[in-house]
Amino acid sequence: MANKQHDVPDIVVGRLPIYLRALSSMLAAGKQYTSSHELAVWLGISSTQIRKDLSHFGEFGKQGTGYSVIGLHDQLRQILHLDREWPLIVVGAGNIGNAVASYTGFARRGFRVVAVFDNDPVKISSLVGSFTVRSNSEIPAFTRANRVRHAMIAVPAQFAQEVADLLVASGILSILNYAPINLSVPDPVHVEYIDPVLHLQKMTYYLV
Amino acid sequence: MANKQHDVPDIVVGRLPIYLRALSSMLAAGKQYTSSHELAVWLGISSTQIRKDLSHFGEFGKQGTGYSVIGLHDQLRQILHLDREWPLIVVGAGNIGNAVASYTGFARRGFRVVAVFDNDPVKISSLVGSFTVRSNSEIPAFTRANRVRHAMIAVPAQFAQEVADLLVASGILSILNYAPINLSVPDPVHVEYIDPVLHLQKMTYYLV
DNA sequence: TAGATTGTTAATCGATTAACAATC
DNA sequence: TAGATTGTTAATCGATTAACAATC
Repeated sequence: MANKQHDVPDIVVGRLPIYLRALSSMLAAGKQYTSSHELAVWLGISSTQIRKDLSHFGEFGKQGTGYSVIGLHDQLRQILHLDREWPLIVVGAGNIGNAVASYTGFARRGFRVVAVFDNDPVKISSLVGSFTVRSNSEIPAFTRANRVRHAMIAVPAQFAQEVADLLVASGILSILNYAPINLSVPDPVHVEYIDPVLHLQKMTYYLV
Repeated sequence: MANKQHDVPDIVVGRLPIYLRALSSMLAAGKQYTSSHELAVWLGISSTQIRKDLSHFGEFGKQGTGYSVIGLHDQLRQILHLDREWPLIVVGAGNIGNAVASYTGFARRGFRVVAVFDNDPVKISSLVGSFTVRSNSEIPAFTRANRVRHAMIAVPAQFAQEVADLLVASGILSILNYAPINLSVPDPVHVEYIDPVLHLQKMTYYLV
C-alpha cells in the first residue's frame, strides 16, 4: 500500500466514504465483483476519477476483472480506520441531539454513541433515546476514561464555540458541528459542518 | 447586477449561503460595515476569493470602506431568492423527520416546514412537532395546491428513491436527502445530501 | 486468444491567489 | 491627502479527464 499520511488530497479522502457506502450497498445486494465504470455510473462521477483516487493508496483491482466488492470494501475500511468501532459523544439534548442519539445509522458504519451531554439542569438526568443525559462538566473525565475522539455538537449557535473549546480541552479530535456557525479549533482537531439550511439556500438559487 | 443564470460556477453559488450566514451574525452583532478581509478571517478563507465570488453578481463594495453589512446581506438574499419564505415538506416521520420538523432554524433563513408525510399507517394522523402526519399519497395534491418546491427526504434508504420519484412527479425541484444513498432525478431537479456518517468517516482517516 | 479493465501519464480544465490600478 | 479596500487581470496551483500500455 502506498503511504497514507503523505499528501493525499483532502478532497480525495472525502470521496472514500462515498465509495465505501456504494460498496456496502453492492455487498448487501450480493454482488461479488464491480468495476470503476460500474461504480462511476452508480455515483454519477467518472471512472477515471475513481481509479485515480484509489491509486493514492495502492492497487486494489485486476485488469479485465475489476474489483472484488468485499475486498475493496475492506481495504477502504482499513484506510479510513473504520475496521473498529469508534465511541462518539453528543453534546446538546435538544431536537437534533435527540435525533442523532437515536439514529441507528451509526452502527456497522464505524461509530457508536456512548453518551449525551447538556448544560440545562432540566435536561440533565432525563432520558434521551437510551441515554441518561449528563452534565457538560462530566465531558473531560468521560472522554478520557473512554478514549473518546469523536463528538457531535448539537447546541444553539451561541454556545457552540465554548462547547468546542471544552471538547478540544478534553482530547476530542473530530467534531461534527450541527450549529450554524464556524468554529475555531487548534490544528490537530478536525471540524466538519452540517447545516441543512445552507443546502436548501444553495438549491434555491437555481429556482426560477 | 451581472447576469445570474449565466455560468456562475456551482462551487461559488455554494459559498454564497456561507457568506450570508456570516453577514447575519454580524448584523445581529450590530456591525454596520465589514470588509472582504474581515469576512475572510471570520470564515477561514481568502479575501480574494470572497471578492472574486461576489464579482460574478455585481459590485457591492466601496473602495476604502468595504461593504455595508445589511446591504450585502440583502443583496445575497435577493441573489439566492431568499427575499421570500419558501414552503418545505418533510417526508418521513421517524427520528430525523421529527427533528427537522421541529427545527427552529428554518425561520428567518427563508424556509418554513408546512407538512410532514409518512407511509406508515401507524404514524399517519399522529402528531410530529405541530404537524399531523399525512399519507404520502397526499403529496402530489398538497405540493401543487401549496406551490411547494422544496422537500426533505427522511425515510429509510430503501424507500428513498421511490419517494424521490414521487416528489419529482409532484413538481418538487429541490430535494435535501437524509437517506444514505444516491438518488437519480431528472435534470431540472436538484438534490443535496446530508449523511453525518460520511463526515465522521472522513475525519477518522486523519486519526492516528 | 480476445475482450475488458486496470493503473498511470500527460493534457486539459477550472479554481484559487497574487498583484495592482482605481478610487472612496 | 493618505490609508484602506475594492474589482479585476494574469499567474499559479490543483483537480479532472483522455488516452493507452500492461495484463488478467
